[in-house]
Amino acid sequence: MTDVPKDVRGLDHIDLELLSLLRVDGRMPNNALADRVGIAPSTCLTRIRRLREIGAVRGFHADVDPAWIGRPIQAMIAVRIRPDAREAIGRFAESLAGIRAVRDVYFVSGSYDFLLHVACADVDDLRAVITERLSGTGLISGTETYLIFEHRRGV
Amino acid sequence: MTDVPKDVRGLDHIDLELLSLLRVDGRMPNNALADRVGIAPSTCLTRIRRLREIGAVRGFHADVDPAWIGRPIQAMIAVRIRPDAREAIGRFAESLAGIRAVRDVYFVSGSYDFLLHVACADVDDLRAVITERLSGTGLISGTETYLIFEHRRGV
DNA sequence: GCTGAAATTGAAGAAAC
DNA sequence: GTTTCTTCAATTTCAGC
Repeated sequence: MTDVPKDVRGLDHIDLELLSLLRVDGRMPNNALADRVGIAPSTCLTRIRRLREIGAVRGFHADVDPAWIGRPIQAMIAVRIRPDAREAIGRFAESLAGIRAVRDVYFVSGSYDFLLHVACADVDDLRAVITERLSGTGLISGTETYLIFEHRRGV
Repeated sequence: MTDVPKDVRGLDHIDLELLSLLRVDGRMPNNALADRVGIAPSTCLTRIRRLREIGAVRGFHADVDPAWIGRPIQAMIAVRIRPDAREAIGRFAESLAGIRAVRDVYFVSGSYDFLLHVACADVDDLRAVITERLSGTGLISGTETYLIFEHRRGV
């Protein structure tokens, strides 16, 4: 049920293996990658380029511990938009990505409209984000804040 | 309020710049990095190695679109542990990371105990995760599922 | 600590199979 | 798609500052 599929949207099992390897180590050298999946380095190179072009790989990022960049307080903030402010949702959503504390924006359906993963310098900073940047806009009908103790990546 | 601090836990502004650059592009070559922050490539190398050793950089990962690996259905599942099962929380948490659908586990405080970011093949798969892997354990007193329409990374 | 030069290694493209 | 070859760029080490 939760296994890796054999073939997806034109990607063969080698592509899927490459994606899996790069998800674990985004800096694995092309040579090593080619070796691991059993193809030639040049072929591996063109495959990875293709994976980037089609959008299967959206980018490569360092996983930086927020605590080390002065943002030890993390939270997930569930945000509900006022029913009469739905048309402003687009611009508002854009503005969210501009808040430095925001690490992820999830557009969801459920009892809230957005989930924001934020990393803040301290509790005052977190409160400022919620009261000034969210509630302060007048577009929000409710928020719920989950303080994050720990965040683990999956396999 | 949400600005980058000048100095944090022994990291100077150059370290913070490096972290910022690598967060955006985890594959930026060492030469380019050194150039951008105004230090020699060899110095840059030792700094980045140190950033990894101290844990400021936890790793480098490709950002793979779940839809391309056969998991187009994403959700955030809020999970509440039964009060009388708190001591089993550790082993349960470990088992979560082993579920292939799970991309992130957030340990939180609030009206739930965990938030799970999952990516599933289809709605049946999602239901299986919730009913079999979560509720089915008998450790859970409640879940709430937010279907994710879109996920954007912050700056 | 940082630098600059030297050596090693990897990336990327071309040609032929 | 693979292999080999070739060129160029990046990584890494190290003596010296």
